[in-house]
Amino acid sequence: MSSALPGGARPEDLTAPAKIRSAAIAHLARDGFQKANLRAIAADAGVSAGLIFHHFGSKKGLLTACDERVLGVLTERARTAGRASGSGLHDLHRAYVSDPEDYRVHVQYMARAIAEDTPAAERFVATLVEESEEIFRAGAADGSMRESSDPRALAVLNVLISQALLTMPPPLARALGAERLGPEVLARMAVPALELFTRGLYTDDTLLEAARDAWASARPASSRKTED
Amino acid sequence: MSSALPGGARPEDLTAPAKIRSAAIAHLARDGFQKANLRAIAADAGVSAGLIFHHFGSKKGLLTACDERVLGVLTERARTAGRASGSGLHDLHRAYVSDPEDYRVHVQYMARAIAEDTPAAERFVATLVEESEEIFRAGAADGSMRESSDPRALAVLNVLISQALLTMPPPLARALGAERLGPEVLARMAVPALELFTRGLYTDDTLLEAARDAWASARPASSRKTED
DNA sequence: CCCGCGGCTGAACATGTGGTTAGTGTACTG
DNA sequence: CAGTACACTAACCACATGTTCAGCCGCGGG
Repeated sequence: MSSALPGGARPEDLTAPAKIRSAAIAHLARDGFQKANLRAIAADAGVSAGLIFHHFGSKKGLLTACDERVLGVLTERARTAGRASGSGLHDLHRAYVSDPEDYRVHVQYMARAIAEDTPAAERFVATLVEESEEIFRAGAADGSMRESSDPRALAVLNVLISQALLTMPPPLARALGAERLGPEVLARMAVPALELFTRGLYTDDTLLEAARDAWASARPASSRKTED
Repeated sequence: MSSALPGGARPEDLTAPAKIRSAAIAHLARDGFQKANLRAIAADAGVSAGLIFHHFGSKKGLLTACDERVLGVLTERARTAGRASGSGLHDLHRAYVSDPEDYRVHVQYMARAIAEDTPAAERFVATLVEESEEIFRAGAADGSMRESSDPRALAVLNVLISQALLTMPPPLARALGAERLGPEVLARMAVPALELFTRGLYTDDTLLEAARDAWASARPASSRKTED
């Protein structure tokens, strides 16, 4: 519940805007922007609904404040413990499993923001894709990863997969016998995911070649650059 | 052209319930269940809002009817042109790119249903996961795919990735220079995806081993505390 | 020609939600 | 101590949306 409390502060110690923002981030992460209910957020924060407007002006204003907050926390976290370990995928997993509730909420929030095309979504994906692409280029350079014909698209794919895994909808989690997504499900899913990422799945190139042909012929002539 | 019209019928020829259902499927695929607006659906179908209740009883009833319809169409389509080609991933891609608008709407609908945990979502994922797992087992048996340590989890991963690709949110599509998801974006994404699926990405096993250890130590019995 | 019946409409109703505002208490300031 | 400023609340409003309902319209049967 308490998201991103600085120091050892408990919710009662925070200022009202901070309490509202924390509660709002939790609600937005769980329900998305449109379904989120301002009165429920206010109740969770222990204040009245009117106070939200007193401090944030509107629901949109609150959303923007939360966007800013989550973006800041996430990029901060990425900067400190960030790219030391290698892949963004693996990174996200480990952080998700090991970190406190906090991180889960923020990642969920980010996924919601991207799914609903929030103003901050652009910056979220820009950061994520940029960082992924950088990692892939570096990995290819130092030999720890295979060269990709389209690092940018690979980066987008990586972000997509990471996000999908971290926000796995309950029906899919139930297909694994769990009630919903949790550390256990994620740990289990990480195995085939990493198997895929280290050994691949197909033993021949036919599908890959088909995809390359499809892309080559589907691509408009204007955007042609150096081919793979 | 429009969604699931039998024969060459145009919308004006359909019965009112069918028109409503078609319009509803389109709206539900685009907006999800909770955001979908009955008056807008009615307007699109060229009828009054009241008629929806006359025929379907409630919004939920309409949802159920749409679920049934989409499930039927999708399984039908899967049965006819289904598993002949190989991978569910590749399959979905090709169908998406080649098929008329129709298919896109139905896939989007399914993704929405799963994301929102609709009653029909269970059956959707059951079908998809079952089919994927079957394909992977068969592929491993005939040597066209590598053996997986957890075919079930791999199947779930495959469904997850396919769904994520087919419902890529606009911000991620924009990271590739496109306005939103379309055949071109999908064709481009298919290349690194298939590269990943045939060659893998990492050149060593360290991350894979780490994931295996994590999973092995994270699954003692059934319900264990999430912290370790 | 009238009757009735079922598809269908349009307006009304109920509820929930974003947004506003008047007023209250409180803490700081002169 | 008086006053002011500000955080805060409760009641209220406007509006969207699911839902209901009384009735209209067109058509087939007496």
